[in-house]
Amino acid sequence: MIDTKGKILDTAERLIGEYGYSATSLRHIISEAGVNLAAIHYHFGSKEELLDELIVRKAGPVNAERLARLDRLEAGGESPAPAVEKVLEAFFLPMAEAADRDPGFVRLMGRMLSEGLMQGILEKHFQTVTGRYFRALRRALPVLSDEEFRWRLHFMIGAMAHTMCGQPDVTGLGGPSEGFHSRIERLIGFVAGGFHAPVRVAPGTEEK
Amino acid sequence: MIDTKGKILDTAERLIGEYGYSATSLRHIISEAGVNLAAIHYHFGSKEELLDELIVRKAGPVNAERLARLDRLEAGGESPAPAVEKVLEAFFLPMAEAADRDPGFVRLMGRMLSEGLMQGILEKHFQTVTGRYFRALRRALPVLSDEEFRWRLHFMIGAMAHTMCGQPDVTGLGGPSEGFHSRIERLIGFVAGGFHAPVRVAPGTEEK
DNA sequence: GTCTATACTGAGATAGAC
DNA sequence: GTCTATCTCAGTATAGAC
Repeated sequence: MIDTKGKILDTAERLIGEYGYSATSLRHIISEAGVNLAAIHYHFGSKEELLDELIVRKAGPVNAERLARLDRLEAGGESPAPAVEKVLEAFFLPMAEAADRDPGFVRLMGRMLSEGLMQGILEKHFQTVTGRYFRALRRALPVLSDEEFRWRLHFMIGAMAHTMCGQPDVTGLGGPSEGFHSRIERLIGFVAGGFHAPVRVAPGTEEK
Repeated sequence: MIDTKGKILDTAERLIGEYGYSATSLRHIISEAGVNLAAIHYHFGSKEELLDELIVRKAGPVNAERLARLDRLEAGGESPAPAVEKVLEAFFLPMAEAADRDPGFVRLMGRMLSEGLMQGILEKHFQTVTGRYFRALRRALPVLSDEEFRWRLHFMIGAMAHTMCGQPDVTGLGGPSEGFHSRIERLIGFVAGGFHAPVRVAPGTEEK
């Protein structure tokens, strides 16, 4: 057909978003897309590289928007540094907006994160963004030690990843699911509170 | 040999802790344990049920300690309710203590969480513990709406899962890894700050 | 350059002999 | 309880048709 590569990408995006990466076999993708098995390896090289292209396609615009917002924030030239909340908004809101435009976005990214398949891909495509935001947040929180700050960033990423993965069904209460946007607003509030929390571990008490 | 089942469990625990669940094949386990492939299916039924038994063996004592601590906390009969920080300590510290006693604990549980394989197992074996802690935290935070509270619990679980998975290497700075105990102390502080944070979303503004 | 047909290796699972 | 043989399905590699 005309665009084999495009059909593979679209079908893979839909199926992986629905069933997850591991549960979606290449043979399932090709049968729905109406292409040959080897075409995947011709165009992408491997299943993992196909995933990589999907992620880039989805996350690329979001990361661009994140950098643009941080540019504007830092161009303000505020004397101390942009406040934690402002930096968090610039980081998280582009994700929420992408989710509003494209309902498949959260499904796919959440699947990836929940299956723990993004370690390598994250480092490859997100390090520019995370590096700049890391430094911006660091400047907003000069009182924290390096070690404490790094861990709080780690906690934030964990909360974010889990939030993209699914509903909070731990309790079995269920309830109606709300929009992704307000979910992100809640996350920003929670994370900001975490960053501003008093430190429990005295600098000298650290082990190792 | 004498205890085929035990040898399978020990070997699987070691290999999965080292390489992860997906990357550890049953054939790898049997070759190291010196047993037959079919023995795994005879004793456990499937690879997933083998994992289930490993989790129970590791997490069972931790969950028992969690319930005991919550009992003591609630037996205090404090008029309002145990403070958020106290409840969080009762929940998280048994995990830290288990990690100190058994270095393999965090490795295995972290692997499980990072590979997203614990959804079903979590619900099966953790729901008693999480249910009771859910209610204890809810009593300590009466000002939050149901929806807001549920999401903050969700964020906490995400931060916890990510914390057990590994080091905060997002920044590429590395640095010496510290003990698990102080890592948990940092997590408690962060999460407590998150729970106490002011709510960003006005109750009427929620979507859907 | 693109795509098809087919074969290879390794995974988890299972039936049946001992 | 244990072991052999075998099944199905996965991702991958390659030879060759257009």
